[in-house]
Amino acid sequence: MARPTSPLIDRRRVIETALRMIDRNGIDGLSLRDLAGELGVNAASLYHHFADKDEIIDGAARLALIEGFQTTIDRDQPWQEQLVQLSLGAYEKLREHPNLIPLLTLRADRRFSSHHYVMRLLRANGFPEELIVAMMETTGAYLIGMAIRSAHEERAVAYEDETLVPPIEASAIDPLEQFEIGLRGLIVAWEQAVADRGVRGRRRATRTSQRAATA
Amino acid sequence: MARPTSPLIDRRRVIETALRMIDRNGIDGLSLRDLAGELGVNAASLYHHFADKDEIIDGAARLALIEGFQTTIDRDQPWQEQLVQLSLGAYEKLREHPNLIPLLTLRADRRFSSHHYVMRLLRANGFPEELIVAMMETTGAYLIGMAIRSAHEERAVAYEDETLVPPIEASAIDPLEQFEIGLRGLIVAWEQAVADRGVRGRRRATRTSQRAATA
DNA sequence: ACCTGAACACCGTTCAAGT
DNA sequence: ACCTGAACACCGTTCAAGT
Repeated sequence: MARPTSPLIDRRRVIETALRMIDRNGIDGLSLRDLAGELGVNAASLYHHFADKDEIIDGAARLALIEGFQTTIDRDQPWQEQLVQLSLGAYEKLREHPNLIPLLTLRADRRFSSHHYVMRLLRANGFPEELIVAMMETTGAYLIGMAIRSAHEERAVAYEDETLVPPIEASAIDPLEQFEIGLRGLIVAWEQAVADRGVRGRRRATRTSQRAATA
Repeated sequence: MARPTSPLIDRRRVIETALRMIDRNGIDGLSLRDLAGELGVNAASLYHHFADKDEIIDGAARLALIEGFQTTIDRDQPWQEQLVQLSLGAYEKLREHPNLIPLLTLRADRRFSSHHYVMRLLRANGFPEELIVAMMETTGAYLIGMAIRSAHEERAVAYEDETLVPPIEASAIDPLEQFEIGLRGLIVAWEQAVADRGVRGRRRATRTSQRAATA
């Protein structure tokens, strides 16, 4: 067989299949020969549609985390509540695709489409420009860290760790509630930092007076 | 050449070399043939000292994150300060070995030797047993998430992301200060949660009264 | 233009053979 | 017991050859 009248390979179908296989076997478990096999096609053929394996994996991540991310938020709510809502949505989405998580540690993230919305939101609410990035970094880091943690728990049975580490006790607290408690703590901390900065800004004369102001 | 009078391969030296190579080229960049080459030995020989590649990588991670983790803490300080101090130390250690970070997302963590100390610390300070795990999960997740984020920044130049993502603005805030602000927010949040739980415990009669109590 | 089979240069790992 | 070279079963990727 050679060139058919209509292409055998559809980018979209490749990516969807790849995502399904990654969800099942993890990223390291995905081989292009397997993927091609599932599609009834030769592995080499994939290179006519994608530059390399990374582009396929990247497509799968986008499909899951961007296209697949729909959270209706109430824009009349205060920004803190909107941020909580968006983060909870993202957290749950990541929990659906735990095998994608290692990607977030390798490539640049800010994958969630809500990233820019949150930036505008903070800006509109008088959050000082210089702290917006710093704050979003911490909430984003918390999100990813918690997603990683959550993925571990679900696989804890498989790993059979050293005896040093006791089996994870049932946390006695709902995972989403746990997530939210910490997240709100972060938000409050940055609101406080903004307030402190305001005070400090007016007294930036000496280093000693700064310390006094924040104490 | 065959069996020498004294072994050619020393576990410790293998692990140290592996760590150095991982720090330089990342985990995926480490091949057993390269490692063996650096040690002046055949790759197959490594299998007389390690079960597989994972055991070597694991050893490197332990060497860096456990043996290499020394933070002097003041045990007279309140537990919150001790936790901040330990976390800052761990955060800096992870920043020294950014290439080890992907490991934390794959294997069980709690690698830092301070883990058990913190548990005892919280317990000794009357932190309710059921919330200790939940709290430490969030601070640990925050630590790892922030370490990942920090590793990204150092490599941001190399990646050359899509134009959508603007170059990371100079954060205008010291990374360690940023880390600490968020961490303290998490701690405060859990202290608050403990307090709330106390109230709720005494009024667990109806769901509606619970909502009222926490509001 | 699109797909194929074969090949290339790598892996981690195994194993019979050497001393 | 410890080390070796060769081999095995995999990779991702390239490429001439087919239509």
